Amino acid sequence: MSDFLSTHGKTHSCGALRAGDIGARVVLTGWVDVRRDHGGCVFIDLRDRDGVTQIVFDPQVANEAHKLAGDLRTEFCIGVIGEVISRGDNKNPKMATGDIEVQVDTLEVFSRSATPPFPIEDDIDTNEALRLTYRYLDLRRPTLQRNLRIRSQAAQSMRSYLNENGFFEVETPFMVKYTPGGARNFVVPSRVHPGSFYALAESPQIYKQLLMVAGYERYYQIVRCFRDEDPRLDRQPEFTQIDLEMSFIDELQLQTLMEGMIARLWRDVLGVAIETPFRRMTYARAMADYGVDKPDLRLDLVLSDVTEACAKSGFRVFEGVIAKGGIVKCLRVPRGERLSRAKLDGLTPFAKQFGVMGIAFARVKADGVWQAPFAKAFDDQARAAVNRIAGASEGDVLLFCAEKAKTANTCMGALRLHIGEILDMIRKDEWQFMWLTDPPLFEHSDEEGGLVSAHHPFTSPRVADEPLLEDQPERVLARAYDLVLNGFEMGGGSIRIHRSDLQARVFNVLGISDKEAESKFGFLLKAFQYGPPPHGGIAFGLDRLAMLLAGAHSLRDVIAFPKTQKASDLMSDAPTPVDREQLDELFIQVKPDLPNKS
RNA sequence: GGGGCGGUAGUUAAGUCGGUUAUAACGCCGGCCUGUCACGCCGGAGGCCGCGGGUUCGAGUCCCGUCCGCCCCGCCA
Repeated sequence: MSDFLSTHGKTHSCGALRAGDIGARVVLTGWVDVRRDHGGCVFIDLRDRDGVTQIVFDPQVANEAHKLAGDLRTEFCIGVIGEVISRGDNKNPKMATGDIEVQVDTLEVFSRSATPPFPIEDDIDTNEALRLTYRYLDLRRPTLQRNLRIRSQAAQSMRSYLNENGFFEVETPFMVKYTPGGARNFVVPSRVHPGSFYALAESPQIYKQLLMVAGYERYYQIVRCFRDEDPRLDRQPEFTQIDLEMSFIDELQLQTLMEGMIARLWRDVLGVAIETPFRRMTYARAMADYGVDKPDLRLDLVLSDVTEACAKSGFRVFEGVIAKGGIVKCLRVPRGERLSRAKLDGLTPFAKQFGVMGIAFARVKADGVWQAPFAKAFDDQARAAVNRIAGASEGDVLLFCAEKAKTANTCMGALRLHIGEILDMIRKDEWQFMWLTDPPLFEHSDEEGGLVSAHHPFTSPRVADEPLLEDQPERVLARAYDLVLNGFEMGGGSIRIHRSDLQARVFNVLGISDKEAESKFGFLLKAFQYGPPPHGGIAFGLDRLAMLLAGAHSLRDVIAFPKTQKASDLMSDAPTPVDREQLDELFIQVKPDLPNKS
């Protein structure tokens, strides 16, 4: 290899050259995207992270370079020197650089490439597993390069905003004390302390609160968090948060500041003006109208609870569910003729994945009469009541789900989106931000039987609800809030408890004894004996923000090296067993009856 | 832990009721071609049908198991 790069520095990116550059002598570097060899001229589309430029090898201009160019293949990494010339009558309006081409006289092949296992182009329908195995090739695709650029811009935008608003960035430990409860932790064995483990932080929660105690007042961190739960389309075992905490604020002040950050983010990255303040919606309202705590407001369909109206409807299926404490949820779909019988029948398999028996449906005819398999069994007055609650009128289709409240809400919330999708009712061009407020402080746990924190045990109850803590804890609402965008939870946070008497009462409700509290969070409680300020915070999912900003459909499309749904890395093959010697050093024994890993 | 879908050439897919030599497109290799940009033309190579068992005279196809990927439920304080 010659000293090509030392002699000739790269002058332009492959997306830069325009008609105004004609006549310039340029040096380009990049990868061979496409080769078109005409026997005479050889055309190469040269690609780098900024775009594609056509370069041409003309034997009459540079015979040596032309001969070399005949051996070029897809994904060879090359550098070229040549003159920018006009394409004359052969302009390509589809390319940003389509007015010009570079007539090459010197070609340097930096490295050859094996034939890639899949084409490096957008909109290819390639097996996800193959793409992840060759992630570095997948990352060459323009869309992924654009996505990661957006992600970088997003982080930059938020950093700037927070810096300008008096926050400063502090790093907190990844290797932290193991505290069971909440998300499963990844654990890290300690060699120095055999038999003991660190946990990888699921969030910097406790540390950022300690920074408030320490008087730092406004902290932020763009930080990796780890949770050993099953990944999803919008969930990865390691993910990145914009984590922040503030002292001497209330929820409105914090939310207002965050709205500024988000509006700035959308302006910086997309050039889009976002209206503030954002809409507020209580948790109770969201669950009632949308069945989820992250409603997608780009879709106008709403659910209604028709349990009471159905309780004495004469329809045994509904009555039976209600008698067992279940609810009946109804979705009204206007212009129901769009839902053919075939489409309606298709809803049942969709619904079954949520563990429901099925979806009942009724077409609303003149005078509110129903056309439905169960119409005869349904009391007239009950039907009128359902129609009124759901706001039904002639031409609508009503969809019903009778189940336990949680199941019915999950199913109908998803069904609402599904209907919106198949009837193309979701306004895809909108950014529907909202704050979800006033969630319950506690929820029932099936596993532990009693109450657990809905958020985390340091979340403050609403002041007005404090008297209910001991007697009606399930009615206590939290000073917590989620930022929701287009049906995704973008972030969540709360005002924290800073009074130890209140903290003790919350632990008491949770059934956490003094001893247990001491062993789990003793260092935080001790810190709170030394003048903790009132404080609160929030954390945003950078991956999810980037996903929506980029218009990507999966978190994997905005993470450079993501993991699969089984949390493995197909490229490196992690996780893998480790050497016997290392395990011995850690005093760890692997159970002999592990399922085989091929 | 559970449900659904998928795995056939390098890639994306087709493969009927179980039946002869497993198709196609793109890619790849060779040749030709003075302006292409989805270049074109001619020729060629390429297969453990995910893996293991079973049924059968015969399995890509049917059955059981298993691995991997995707989507979802549970889970995600």
